[in-house]
Amino acid sequence: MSADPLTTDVEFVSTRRAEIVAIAGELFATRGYANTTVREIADAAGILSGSLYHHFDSKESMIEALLRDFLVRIEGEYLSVAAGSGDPVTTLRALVYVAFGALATDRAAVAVMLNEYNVLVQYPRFAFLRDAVEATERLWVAVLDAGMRAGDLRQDVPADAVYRFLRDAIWVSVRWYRPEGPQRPEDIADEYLTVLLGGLAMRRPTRRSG
Amino acid sequence: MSADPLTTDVEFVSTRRAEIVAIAGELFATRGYANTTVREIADAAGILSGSLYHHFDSKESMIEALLRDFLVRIEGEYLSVAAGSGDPVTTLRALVYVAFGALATDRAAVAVMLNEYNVLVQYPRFAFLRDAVEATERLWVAVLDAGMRAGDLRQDVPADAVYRFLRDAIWVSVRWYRPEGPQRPEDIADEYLTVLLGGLAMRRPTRRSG
DNA sequence: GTCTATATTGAGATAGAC
DNA sequence: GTCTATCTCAATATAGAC
Repeated sequence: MSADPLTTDVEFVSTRRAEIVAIAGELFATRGYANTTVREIADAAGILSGSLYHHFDSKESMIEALLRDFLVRIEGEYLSVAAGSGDPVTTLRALVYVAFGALATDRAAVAVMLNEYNVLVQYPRFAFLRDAVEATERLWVAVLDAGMRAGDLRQDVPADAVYRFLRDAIWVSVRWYRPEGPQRPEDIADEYLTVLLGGLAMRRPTRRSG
Repeated sequence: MSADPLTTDVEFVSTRRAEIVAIAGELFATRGYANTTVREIADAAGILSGSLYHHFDSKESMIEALLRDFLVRIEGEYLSVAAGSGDPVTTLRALVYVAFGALATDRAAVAVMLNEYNVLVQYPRFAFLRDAVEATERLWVAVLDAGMRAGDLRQDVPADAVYRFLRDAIWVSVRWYRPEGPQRPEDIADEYLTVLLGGLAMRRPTRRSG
């Protein structure tokens, strides 16, 4: 209520909101969005269900806040990596690190994105999900294309096909990744990059009938 | 009701049931299980919602039938491939073909398995899902292990880590695979095997700080 | 910012006629 | 095997007091 902009409590207000988003996100991630009730969210937050509507006008607004915030942040990370001056393979490695890193920092949002994307994107309200996914795809595919043109990456599989395979393998790992486990996200990224870049075969794979 | 086993109409009875399972499966795959109402299923089947309960005692029974049937069939395919006498790499290639082949023959079941597994497996009724997933993992990992011991596959990444990466990349492709598109499942399998076995890099990947 | 109390809707499921 | 009719419950959301 102060007229002094330096003392506005916008951040403080949004803290409680952010807490609730995080709590709801955990529930959405484990039980699924449709199976999570606003009462469960309120219970987990230590308040009653009606009180949630002081912070959000609907359950949809909670998942929207969760995903918008996550997508803005990871898009920023991708952009800053892509703006770096490394060669394409170095940039690709850095992108993979960022993606696996999100497993630790944004586990719930990644899981929700993975599990609910296909359903949510059918509604106009969540069209921003498709925009974010397509922008990210363009960025990664450009890096893969650059690597192919430079002769660093194989050219006999289309860049967008490669991208889909690696994107899927990375994001779905949120299903089995355990933050308390022995492997850090970087360890998983290293294992994945080893297989992705070096290939699984020790010799050129045998093609059928010459 | 005939006493003659040759004239039992078990198959005929189950035809209508199987039709409804397929219809429900399509809806579960596109809208999500929790978001699909029994009224929508009945509409799509051309009957009223109450009539569904002549065939199933609950909505859960429908998704259970869908997944049990699918898992039994694909497990059978995996087993017959693994029982073959090929070398490990040939067997691995065949397994990948079977998995991608399910995209065409069992698209809905694959999508439902992918989207609902984590939630369903939390209920005792759906413990069979975990059993099936674990049995499949053992089978694939055994093939990968055999390939590593034979010196055909790289040994510096654990077989179970490799398995998770490739399983995820294969199944999640159900999200973007379009049966009416130009690519057959075998084409996608070939692209994936090329990258998986041969690797994306044209030279040995540079390790940081030599 | 939270609570009490409740409106309202839509879901899964049932019983019995045809 | 399907329809008519309806039960029952749980879910999202609201209104106003504190």
